[in-house]
Amino acid sequence: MTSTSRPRVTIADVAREAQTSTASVSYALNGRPGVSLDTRARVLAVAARLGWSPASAARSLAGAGSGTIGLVLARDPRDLAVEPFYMQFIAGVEATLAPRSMGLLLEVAPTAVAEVEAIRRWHMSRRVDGVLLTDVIADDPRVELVKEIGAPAVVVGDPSEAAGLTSLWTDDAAATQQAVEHLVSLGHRRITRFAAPGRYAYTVIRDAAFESASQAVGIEHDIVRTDLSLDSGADAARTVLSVSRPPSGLLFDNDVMAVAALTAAHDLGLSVPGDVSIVAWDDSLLCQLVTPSLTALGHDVLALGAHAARRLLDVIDGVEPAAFQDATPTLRVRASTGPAPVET
Amino acid sequence: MTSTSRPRVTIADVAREAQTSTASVSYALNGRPGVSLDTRARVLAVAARLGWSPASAARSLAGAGSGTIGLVLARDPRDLAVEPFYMQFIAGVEATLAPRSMGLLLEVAPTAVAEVEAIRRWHMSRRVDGVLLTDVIADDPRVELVKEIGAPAVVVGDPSEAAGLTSLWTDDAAATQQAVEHLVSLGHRRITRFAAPGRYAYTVIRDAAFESASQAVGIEHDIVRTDLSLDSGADAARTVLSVSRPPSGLLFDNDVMAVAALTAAHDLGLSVPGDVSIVAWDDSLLCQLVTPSLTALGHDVLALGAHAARRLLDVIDGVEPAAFQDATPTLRVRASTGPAPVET
DNA sequence: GCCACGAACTTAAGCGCTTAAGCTTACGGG
DNA sequence: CCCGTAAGCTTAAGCGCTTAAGTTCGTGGC
Repeated sequence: MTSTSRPRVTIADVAREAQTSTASVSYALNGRPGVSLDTRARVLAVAARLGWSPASAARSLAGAGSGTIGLVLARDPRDLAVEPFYMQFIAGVEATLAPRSMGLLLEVAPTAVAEVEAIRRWHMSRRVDGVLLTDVIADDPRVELVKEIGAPAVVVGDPSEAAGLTSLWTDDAAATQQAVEHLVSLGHRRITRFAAPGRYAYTVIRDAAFESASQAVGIEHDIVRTDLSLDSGADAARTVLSVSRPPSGLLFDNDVMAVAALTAAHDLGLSVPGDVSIVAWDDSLLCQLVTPSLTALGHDVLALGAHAARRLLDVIDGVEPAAFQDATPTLRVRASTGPAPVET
Repeated sequence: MTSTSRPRVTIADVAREAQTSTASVSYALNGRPGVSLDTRARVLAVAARLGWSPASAARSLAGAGSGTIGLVLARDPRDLAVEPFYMQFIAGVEATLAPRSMGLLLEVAPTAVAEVEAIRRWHMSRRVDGVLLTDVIADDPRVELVKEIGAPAVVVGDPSEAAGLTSLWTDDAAATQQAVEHLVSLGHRRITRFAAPGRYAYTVIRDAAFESASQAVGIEHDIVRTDLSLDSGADAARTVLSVSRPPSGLLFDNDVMAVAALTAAHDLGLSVPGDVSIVAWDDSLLCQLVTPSLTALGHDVLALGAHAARRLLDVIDGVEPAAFQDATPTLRVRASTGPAPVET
């Protein structure tokens, strides 16, 4: 007994029931002037009674926006499960969107080409009013695309990569400095940074901040390149810790590698933080649950997402592009960092 | 020098350039008969050259679907970061959708009411062609809504809660039995299950399977109710392990609680798996990274999402409702389970 | 050589909104 | 008492597609 498709209720139905024209219904619903209080109330009551929502297709065809913003996740699907970042970010974006009855259109694009295509298609077919760009790389093709086609966009990343688009950045340099100073204050004189691939804008920024913070206090420092994966972190940590005079402070560009290093240190018979101290970027539940718990640089990703969405809505409304700064990540000190071992 | 909004290219532009009518362009684009090979090729070439994508609003107004399916995540935003499930599931859904150029509309609804409203609004305004329902509970209001308004939907959960809608289920009973048998084969004779709230359909199913599997082999067994949170798991584990003759096998309904139990056991001076063996549901990176790594019941969530989306597209295409079974979770044995301690 | 037929193509009628423009009506100032 | 004005409301013209219905034309059967 499938309930056969009930008749669609349209603006005309509401107009008829409320004894007025469709134009008045439209004006009333959108809170525009030109309708008496009486009529407005009557329209809203009828609309509620009939459970009418304007067909978004008709609305956007007629000139209103689509009421949707787009987000493309350019990561391998398998990696997404590992990264709590996106889910948090999405939740934040939604927190801004939901009260305005706007929607979030998602696409998981396996390749950069697919990602650019998705954005182009979305914009050309007017499915979205604007897009959010994360994980921006140097000379990002997406940035060029949105500039070319004139799609409203917000770059979540450093302004240097945003090519004049509105951007939202966090001060990774300051955060990096914090982490270095934390280790130095514990007496560490030899530290190594395990960095993300150089194509990410933030890598370059963190690298530079790491260099200058280390030089400022005159300690030995080194940077090892990784690909952020578990294995890459474990391998790099093992290599670095196996030399004759290994560093006593390790700084990782994400949480997964830091956890891998924990295991690597354990396997090499080194104690954390007795022999080696470990700091992670991207604080997460993982950092809290491992033993010892990890000292980490973290920030409120939920707030970041909400902030990014707000800026995008501004851009859609025609606000001029600008660079905005979000809160600086803070160091959450836990059990994985401690006084440097005494030099033998 | 903002490039002023370039002229929108429409089907009429393509028709003019290709020296044909808009109808032919439409037929050509949608691969319908009634167009010669020659014309079809010409149209597609022009469309490509002009970079034209049909306006989705116009298309869906004219009767085609919206080319979008909806997914509402009914969890507290803070919890979402903890649950790798959703991100994986979404990635799987996308794997099905992307090749068909379909979109995924997301909403994070903090409350059940907001969730039902979101679905109703989506369907009424025809923003989505169908919806995916996860985390289904007994007498779920969403299931009732979807039946009432006749929205195409797929329930990811047990058919018993799907009220005749198409559903996609995994055999949690068989998986539970596997876990119990694994512990029994290691000599455990007293096991406790730390269960999710009873409102979830799967809880009831797992409870029953746990009971019958335990009774079948005649071992002592007990079920403790939790709320799946870290704290709730830690508290429950502490309580259960503090009695005079504690169970030697613990089975948790998610990974987070199992990790919490690891810490609780450690704090009580119990070794894992020497004194107590631990098994988790929801295998994740977390299970692999903690020490000792956790034996867990896991399944391919990416595949589940892809499967669910496929079924939903079928339902949208008018295929009759049915219950489909996805792969049964498998037990991934790691370091947290071992031979039962010798009874003193 | 004529006609019926089907393939290829075009015309035009919506789909359900928004909004500019036109129309009423009531009202107050000159 | 007349008219300009403005508030309230309606009419109707799109927005860019899809598709039923109509038109044209080449082809083959008789």
